[in-house]
Amino acid sequence: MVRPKRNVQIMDLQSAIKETAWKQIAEYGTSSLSLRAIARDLGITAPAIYNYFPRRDDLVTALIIDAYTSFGDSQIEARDALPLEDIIGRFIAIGVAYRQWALLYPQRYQLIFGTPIPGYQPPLEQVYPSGARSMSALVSVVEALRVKGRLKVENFPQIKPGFEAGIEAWKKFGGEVEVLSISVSILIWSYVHGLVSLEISAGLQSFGLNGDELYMFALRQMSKQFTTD
Amino acid sequence: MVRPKRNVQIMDLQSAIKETAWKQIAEYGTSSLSLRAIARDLGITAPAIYNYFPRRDDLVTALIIDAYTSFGDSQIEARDALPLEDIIGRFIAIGVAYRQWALLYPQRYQLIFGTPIPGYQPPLEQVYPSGARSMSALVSVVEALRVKGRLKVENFPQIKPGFEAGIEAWKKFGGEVEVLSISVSILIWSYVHGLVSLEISAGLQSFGLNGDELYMFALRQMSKQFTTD
DNA sequence: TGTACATCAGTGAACGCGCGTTCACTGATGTAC
DNA sequence: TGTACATCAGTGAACGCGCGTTCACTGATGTAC
Repeated sequence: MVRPKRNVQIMDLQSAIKETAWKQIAEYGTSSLSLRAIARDLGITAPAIYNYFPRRDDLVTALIIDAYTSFGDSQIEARDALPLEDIIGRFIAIGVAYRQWALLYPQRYQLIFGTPIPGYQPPLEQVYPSGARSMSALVSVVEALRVKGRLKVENFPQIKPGFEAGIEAWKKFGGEVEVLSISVSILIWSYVHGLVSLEISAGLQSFGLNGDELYMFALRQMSKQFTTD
Repeated sequence: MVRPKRNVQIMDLQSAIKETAWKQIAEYGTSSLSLRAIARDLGITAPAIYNYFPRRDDLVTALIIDAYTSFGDSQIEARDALPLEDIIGRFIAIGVAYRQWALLYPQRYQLIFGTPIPGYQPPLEQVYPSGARSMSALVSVVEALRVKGRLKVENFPQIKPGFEAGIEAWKKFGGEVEVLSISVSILIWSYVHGLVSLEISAGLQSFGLNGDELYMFALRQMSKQFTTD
């Protein structure tokens, strides 16, 4: 029951380590994350890191949770900037925020939605809450459409039975929702993810495509496609 | 002017190396590709590989080109299995073949469309032809729609001028085409890529979604969305 | 206020590992005469 | 047919490198009396 000053210092180096990790990920990519390189950059020795992250994977997990939290914050903020009734506006705002965050932090985006780090298995029970929360903004908007009867889903594939447990786990972190809204959200998410991930790993520009406009076109197309009224 | 038997042996070990590389990529993922591990698996010593691939990157390049070629073959085959006039049928067939190939060879898919291998820069002049060819099936179908006046692209974002060189390069390997068809193809491709890459790196099943049905729903949705008649 | 003691963040050396690449070599294969 | 020679795919040892992780330690900080 001692450490009043110590705690401060712990926080400092702990976040300094994560900051440096992000810097290196931004520079060299997700898969060359190295404790020794981080220590070198911070001017400390590698074993010092073990006081804060007992294993390399613990650092990676912390980074992933931070990324999900930052991403989720921006999603929820974008949604809540518009009134509850403006569902389409909220949908577009979320979509725009999604791409903006991804372009701002392409390496964080890769870390959470791209190819996983080789040899790293995320501890789901730790990561799931922040991951689910980050998707809850979109899901809540789709659910709002459904509640109002404005979700256009003729012929949408039937959900297979037997996944009630997964849905319940979702609700715990993502809010009350019908399973259909989750499914539609996943489809929309995959469209968005495709556009954004291709834009990040280059390709669009080389044919004179304007990322902003193409993305807005796609968002509007989706909002028309999945809604009635 | 000697080696009649030698050539055969060269072919054998060369393709044996690539085969083993694929096996290891399938098992441990794209980024843990190692010459030494390949040699170990083949029962030869690591330097022997240098007779066939002067540097590690040359092997990676060869793998990428092989993957594009295999993928492109399946795309073109799918398209050509239906008559020229059945444009929508061809579109759906290409889409189905895209996902089938990706699910059959998820690691090859990751290698060409996913996160690149860290530290590896593909030599574009070598890779571009097979890459462009692999996309030419989709582009040719979209172009066929455009020629018939059946491409629905109201408000489709204007292509920025100054990219004629890129388009010309494309035409060399992908066939004669209007730039608009390329742009629309890229948008469609990104939707498909999002769905397929999310399905590969898991996620869909955990909410009871049936990959087959969701994908067919998406393909049909797209074909309606981008065509008139 | 002063001293003996406990804490514990960070150090420095060392471990065992796998990697890509180089180098001089060997020994089977095939050629020339 | 027999011998001397050239070729060259594959070997084995070695290089320098960076990695994650362990371990006994040190020395500043703060506590107890």
